[in-house]
Amino acid sequence: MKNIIKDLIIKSLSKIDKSSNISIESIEVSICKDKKFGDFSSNVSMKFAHLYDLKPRDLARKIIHEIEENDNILKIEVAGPGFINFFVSKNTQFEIIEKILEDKTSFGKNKEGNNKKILIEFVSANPTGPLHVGHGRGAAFGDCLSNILKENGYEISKEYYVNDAGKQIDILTLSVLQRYHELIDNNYDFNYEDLYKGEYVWDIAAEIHRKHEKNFFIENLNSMKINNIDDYISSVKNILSEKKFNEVKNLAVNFIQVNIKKTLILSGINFDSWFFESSLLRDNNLKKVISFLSNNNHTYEKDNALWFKSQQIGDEKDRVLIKENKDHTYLSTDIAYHKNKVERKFNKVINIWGADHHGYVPRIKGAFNIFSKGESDLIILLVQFANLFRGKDKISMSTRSGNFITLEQLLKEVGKDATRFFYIARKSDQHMDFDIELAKSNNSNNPVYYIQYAHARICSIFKQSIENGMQFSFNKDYLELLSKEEEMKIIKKLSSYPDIIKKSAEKYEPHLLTNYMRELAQEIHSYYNKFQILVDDSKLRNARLALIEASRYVLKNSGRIIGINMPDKM
RNA sequence: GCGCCUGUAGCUCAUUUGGAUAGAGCAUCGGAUUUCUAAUCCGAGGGUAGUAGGUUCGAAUCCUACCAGGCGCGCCA
Repeated sequence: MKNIIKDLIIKSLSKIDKSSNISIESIEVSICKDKKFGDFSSNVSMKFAHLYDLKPRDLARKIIHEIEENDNILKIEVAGPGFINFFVSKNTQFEIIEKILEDKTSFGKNKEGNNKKILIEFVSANPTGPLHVGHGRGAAFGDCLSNILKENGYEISKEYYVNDAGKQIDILTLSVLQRYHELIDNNYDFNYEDLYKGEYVWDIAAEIHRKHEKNFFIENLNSMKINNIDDYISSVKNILSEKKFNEVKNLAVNFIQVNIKKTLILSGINFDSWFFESSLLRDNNLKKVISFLSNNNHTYEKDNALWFKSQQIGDEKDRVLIKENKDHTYLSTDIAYHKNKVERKFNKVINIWGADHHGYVPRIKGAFNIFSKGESDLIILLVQFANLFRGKDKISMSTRSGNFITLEQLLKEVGKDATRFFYIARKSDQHMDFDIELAKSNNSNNPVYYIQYAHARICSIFKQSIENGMQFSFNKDYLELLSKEEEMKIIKKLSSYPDIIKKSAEKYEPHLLTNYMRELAQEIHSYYNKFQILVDDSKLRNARLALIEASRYVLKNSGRIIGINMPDKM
């Protein structure tokens, strides 16, 4: 209907001025929230009045004067500063119910994406410990966004980048070895502060001890002089041998990764691919990328280090790629990773990062553009941290000390549905407070139960209808019996669902969908309380059943996208 | 100090890419179950949109300054 109106406006405009070159994309038509302004409204006359050298209201009048007759439109008015308001016939509005009942679970899908390929990378937490609640928001956001983009006809690949190389992993390995030695001989107690101290480190050490016994034991580790963590790492590597150190490393990383995957599955998230940082270091991959940059004049040498000319591609300053000690920096592998992303020929690449990485955005975007040469877009979406509350009490966390709530604990305590819903119910770039008590509560305070209850209620009515021998049978001719204000409100809400799907994809904002679900649920509850659905008049009854059945599909579909269950019974 | 993000009701947040009278929930107060699930509904109060300017038909939204908060500014990852 929106498109029909846009078309009418364009035609009218070209009648007023044959040379008009206003495109259909620039015509805005929106669904009115207040019914006194009609069903649809457009601001074209205010937007373009200056082009015609007219006052907005005068242009609006002209547009209306020239507009073609259309059976769907009852009347058109000029209002306020120059809005053109369209009043649509009821039968036209009822069409949406028919469409939903036809499309069922595919209602809302569109082909905007045109099967374009998108790589979306998210979570990508270092495998140095279990996922904690801080990772949860990015995880839920990335997964919901993926679902939304799929709904819009994009082909999505979800990827997790595993930082399985580098210093943090060495520190993890060392932490595990430390606990391992303590397990074997409790005289070993070298509490070095940089090491990971979470419970899970004990678990890994215990497993290694169980499987490999004293295979990695170093007799005099206790007496080793420790100046700094780097020396410590290299000494242990030397004594134990690089091979054995790597063996422990692999065992540790693998252990944690299994744990992370488990947590993600509990969150309802499946990744299509896992990309290992270590794969970038094999076969001289990284070297090739760096020589490519050097050959194309993107690097220079200074102070015995190799620098990336990141300033000329939008960064605040230049950055080091190869350190004085010949180690590569984190940035190097990240650039190599993004080169790889470009080579995989996606139409668009999306990264979801914690907001604390925002300073990192220009250099990666810059590097990406060097490789993609404009053939692909990199979009980096930042997700702010969530503060965790238990009622009024803020739960503070420190990661290194191991004193944090894991995502798994949260999922077990709150449940997958509420966890996902709460994480994405706010704009991602907005700080948010996550109240565990609220998410757990099963009363009206909790929007998840509120929405699910609306769905369950509808199911319950259908169950009742069957028990009472009032089986639903759809006949579109009965729909005109829907005349109550509440009914028309719900119809209007249902009509706007496809727009919400489209918009939440365009803006990368899943929270639009959670807001929508809440609003729809509210209208359903109000309607339910005010009117009897299962009335004796079978025509009216079937019309009402059609309305709530359509609502049910929309709830079900949006629930599928958000990743929350819509129960038939509660 | 420099850069990025944010500031909306007592609290948590929306506001359909600049639209019409800024809306929900919680909390507070008052009401509704002989009727399809009260995990629900109906009603009331509550606002100088951080402050001050600017841009235009029109600003919570865009620009500038200031105030307040978060984050980032390593040859760390």
